[in-house]
This record gives sequence, C-alpha cells and structure tokens, in this order.
Amino acid sequence: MAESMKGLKRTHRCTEVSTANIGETVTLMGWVQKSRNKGGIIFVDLRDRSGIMQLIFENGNISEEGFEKAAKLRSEFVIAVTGVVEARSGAVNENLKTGEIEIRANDLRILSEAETPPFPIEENSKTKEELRLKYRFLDLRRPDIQRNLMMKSQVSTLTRQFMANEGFLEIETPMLTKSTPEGARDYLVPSRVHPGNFYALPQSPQLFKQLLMCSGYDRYIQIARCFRDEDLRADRQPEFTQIDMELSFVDVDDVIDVNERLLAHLFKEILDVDVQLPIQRMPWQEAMDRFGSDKPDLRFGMELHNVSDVVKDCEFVVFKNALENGGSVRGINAKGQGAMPRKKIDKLVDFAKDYGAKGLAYVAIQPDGTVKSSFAKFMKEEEMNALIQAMEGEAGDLLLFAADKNKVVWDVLGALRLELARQMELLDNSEYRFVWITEFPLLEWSEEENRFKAMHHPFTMPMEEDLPYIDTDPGRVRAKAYDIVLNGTEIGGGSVRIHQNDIQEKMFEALGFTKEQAYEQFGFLLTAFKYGVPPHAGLAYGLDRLVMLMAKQESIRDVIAFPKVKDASCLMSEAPNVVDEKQLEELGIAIRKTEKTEEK
RNA sequence: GGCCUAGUGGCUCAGUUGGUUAGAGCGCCGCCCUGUCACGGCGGAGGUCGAGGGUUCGAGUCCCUUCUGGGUCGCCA
Repeated sequence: MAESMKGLKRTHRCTEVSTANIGETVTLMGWVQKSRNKGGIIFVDLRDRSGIMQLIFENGNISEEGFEKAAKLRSEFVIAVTGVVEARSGAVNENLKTGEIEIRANDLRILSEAETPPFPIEENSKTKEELRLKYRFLDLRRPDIQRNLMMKSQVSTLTRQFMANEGFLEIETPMLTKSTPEGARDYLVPSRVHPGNFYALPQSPQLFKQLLMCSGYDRYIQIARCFRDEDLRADRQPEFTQIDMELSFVDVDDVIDVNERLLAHLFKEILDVDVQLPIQRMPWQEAMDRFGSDKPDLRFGMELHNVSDVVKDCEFVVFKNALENGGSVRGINAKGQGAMPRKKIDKLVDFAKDYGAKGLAYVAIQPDGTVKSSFAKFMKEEEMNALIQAMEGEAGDLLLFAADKNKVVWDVLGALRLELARQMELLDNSEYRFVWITEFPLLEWSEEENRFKAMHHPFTMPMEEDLPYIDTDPGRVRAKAYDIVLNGTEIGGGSVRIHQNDIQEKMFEALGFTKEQAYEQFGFLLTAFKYGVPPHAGLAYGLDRLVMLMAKQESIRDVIAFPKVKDASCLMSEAPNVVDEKQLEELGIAIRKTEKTEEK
C-alpha cells in the first residue's frame, strides 16, 4: 500500500550527502537497490540517479512499526527515508562514493511497491538486449545508461553555452517539411488537408539553415532531430540528433577553428581530456591512399602500400588484370602475424570478399626469412624480394594484397586494416585521435544511375582551383567539404556552400538536373539566392555518435533513451502499428494488401 | 534483399555420439540471524528447451520452414 510523501521534502540526492553532513538530519528518496536483513538490523542500499547510499534500520532508532515496514522492503520499492547522517561504525565500503557514511533512519515511507523486475537493475547488464528494450523504462534505471544520458545532456548544455558565447543563435526549423528524392529515403507524413500529399520528416535542416543565412542570422545552431528511413546499424538509428550549425561570411578555416575549440572544450570539461589544437588535417586522397578509408582510425599504423609499380611486370594474372583495367595492387603489412594459421588467413580472405574483393593474396614471411605465399610460383625471386622490400616486410610479418579497381582495393584493405587491428588488439579505447578529412571529391559516379551524384550535397562549393574541370572532368573536382573523424568514426561533416548562381547552375548540370528539375526540388532556396546571399558554410555533428565515443559505448542505443531495433520498430511501445480505418479514410489512404501487410 | 550469430526456469549459462526423471549460479518465496555491503544458514517453488513440421523405437541435440534479437554487406547525397 503506497504512502503519501505529504510533509516531506527531499533534501539531497544520495551521493550529495558527504562526511560534511555528519550529524545532520536528511531526507532521501529513491529506489531500493538491495536489502540485507540481519534480523535485528536491516541494511538497505538506496539508489537514485546520483548513486547509492546505505540506510540502517535498527530498533530503538525507528518505531516498531517502521522497523517492520523496513523488513518488507524489496528491490525497486520507491521509498522516502528521514534519518541522521553517521560515520560508519562498521567497515568502510571503498566501492561506494558514500562508503564512509550511512543514514540511520528514523522514518520510512513506502511511496510505491514494486514487482520483482524481469531482469536485474545493475551495471554492466548481461541481459539480452531484446528484453532490456522491451522494458526500457527499467533498463534506463541502470547506472551506466543513466551516466550516458547525463553525459549527453552535459554535451548539449556545454555546446549551447559555448556557441552562444561565440555569437550563435539557436533557431528551430520545421519537422514537417518537403520531400527531396536525392539522398536517403524520407519518412513521410500524410497530409489530411491535402489528400494524397505528404510531408517529409527532415533528414537534416540543411536547406533551412542556408535560408537562415540568406535572412541574415549569420551564425545559427540547433540541436536538431533528424530522420532517415534506411537500415540500422550499431551506430545508426532511424531518428537521431545532430548538432547543426551554419555560419555566414566564413571559409573552411573559420568553421574548423570554432569547431576545434568546441571539441576541445567538451572533451576537457566532460572527460578531462586535452585535445591538441590544431587538429591534424588530411586531404581525402591521402586518407584513401594511406588508410583505404575516408574516416581513418589514426590510433595505429598498418598503412597501405601501393605496389602497382613493383609488380607491374610479374606474371601473376590477378595483379596483371587489375593493372590492365586501370586498377591498382596495394597491400598492408600485419606486423608479427606471419605465423597466422592457414584457417585464420582463409577467414581474412572471406572477410575481404564481403567488401567486394575477388580474393586476397598473401605472403607470410617465416622466422627464417623464407616465404609462404599464395602466389610465389608466379613471381621471380627478385620480384618477390622487391615486393617484400616495398612492403617493409621483415621475418615474422604477414603481407596481404588486394588487386582490383581502386575503390575496391581501398574498401577491402581499409576494412582489413581495422579487422586486423581488432584481432591484434591495437585499439586503445582511452585514446582520442581526431583528424579533419578535407578536399573530398565533389562528385561520385553512380554505376546504377549512370550519372554523377553529389558526394555531400548539391550545394557544396567546389575548390576554386578545380573549377575549370567541372565541365571537362567532373570526377576530378574537389569540394570545400570536411569531415571530423574520431578514432575511425565520422562524428561530423560539413562544407562551404555555393552562393553564386553560375556555379550552382554548373553543379546541377554536372548532376544531370534540368533547370526545371532543380527548381522543382530546391526552388525556394534558389529563389532566396536571387535576393542577396552571403558566402556561408556549416557543419553538423552526429550527437549520438559523439557521445557514444565519449562514453566508450559500442552501440548508439546505449546513449539514446528510447531507441529502435534493427527493423526500426520499438519493442517497448510496439511502434509502428496499424491504424484505424477511419484515420486512413480521413487521410485518403488505402493500404494495398501484400504478403507483408498483416493485421497486428 | 544477402551473409554471419544467438534463442534451454525470472536472469545468465551448461547440456557429450540422438538414449532414464533437462542441470548449475544468481534471483524469487518461507523460516532464522544486531554491522552487512557478492551478507550468511536451513528449506522450497519454478521448464510447452522460441514456434511449426519432419526423420527416428526415441529429438533440447539431426533435417526443413518460420519468428525474434544482435552484427555486417548492400543502402545511408
């Protein structure tokens, strides 16, 4: 039977009480973590979002009725306790922040009883995620998740404060907006007033923040929810949060400068980590050549070596074909892995195939300097020696080679490099290595659509020196775009935007848009640009990813209060669901029956 | 859409080559215990082995289908 808290006021959170309060009477409220009943004395661990405090119930300090009530306490009961702060007369518990003190209770109220939870409310849960997500409200009681969400709140607060000091204005943009077919799939919202018409939920506030620049707001920031109807991953949710910003009258360096200082501020305040400024910058081409990735993890080496020239005359058909088709042969050197068993190497070959490789050539250098290799028979001895030398191979090393089109070679070796680093335990979780990746290609050839697509988005400014190629060799044009990468994860990205009509028109031309198509999709922006547009640039962070890395979590779900599972449904609320026929009628929507539509 | 992986009391897991009545730890319930904090002692309850079908004298175990979660490739301007 639940009691009222009338007349009581919580004075502290559990760990806000310290040895400085000894002798004082305090009132705490929270959840029973654990009760240890010794017969004549009862210890209760009380939990709130700050941590744990031990309570003592002993006859003489509390009424007989109160003592009997204390004996009934079970896990997750919500209670209010008033008592005196004491230094512990028993042993100090060094595992608790409040381990030197305890509360000798003289009053107890049971504010809410609780059933036994379906899984233990404890740190480092071993419980299956399926169950945790179904009872997310219980999972969220666990201290590690609470710490993550508190850290996220802190990141938001510090960001707002910092950016406000830098002259940024926080301005909201619409959630109900217009669908644009470029990019990710939109979540659509049907319009009741305009049957057959749909709003789209924003994939990002991109166009609106550019309009705000046109309107003179000069420096904008928003912590904005974004939506993308694509398949989920460990670091991808269908709805997520961006720290989104845009600045007027700036170039690349200005955006980078304010963001470096923001990152340094966040990491110092929250983790007490010093970020060395300026953060290293690396052009996209260099990142691909050295690491096979546009989001390289710089915590370890194992860089790619381009050995195309070294093997160009050898008789190995795989290498020959790759080079003849305009591709390359590149390798990585897994130091000290020369003794890797054949089975494990075969697994790496399979791994490489997942990334589009047709195979993976290897050379295992034995301790005595002889080689075991999948292709030695096609190589003259001096060719093999030259290859090993080019790879800086030494006794005991394992050399792995991919030969294909550049894109495939980069993908394969970039992924393989990370996989080997995991296997070799080269990744230090407490190290934070930032890098700006700059000078991205402006355009990317799409095989299935047989046209160029914008790598970033259609408003990204080309680099001035590459402008001449936009008509003649569009694939070679680099963009004023930049990504901020932390430990191999892209945590943010942005660009300088086009603010000149003629360049924008050329860009649409390169993308294969007619003027009409461009206006149909982005007309309001293009019109706005006619009335005076400042040069502007911006950037957006994936807040969830950033916090995930700061909190050393492996999944974005651990930093989002109510995340969705792989098929974008919510195990707790059971969204999405079938709606009433009447609602559909109002919207003018009929559901076509297929095998997949079923009554739920 | 493809591939990989997991599903056995409330939770986490074990379960051999297919062979008696499916086990353990934690949790839960009852009794005892005045300095515990992974409290302790005694006793107890609790299982359609994710679901359906098949093979077999016999299936938690083998086969097929399917559901659910996780990872990943494609996808994510």
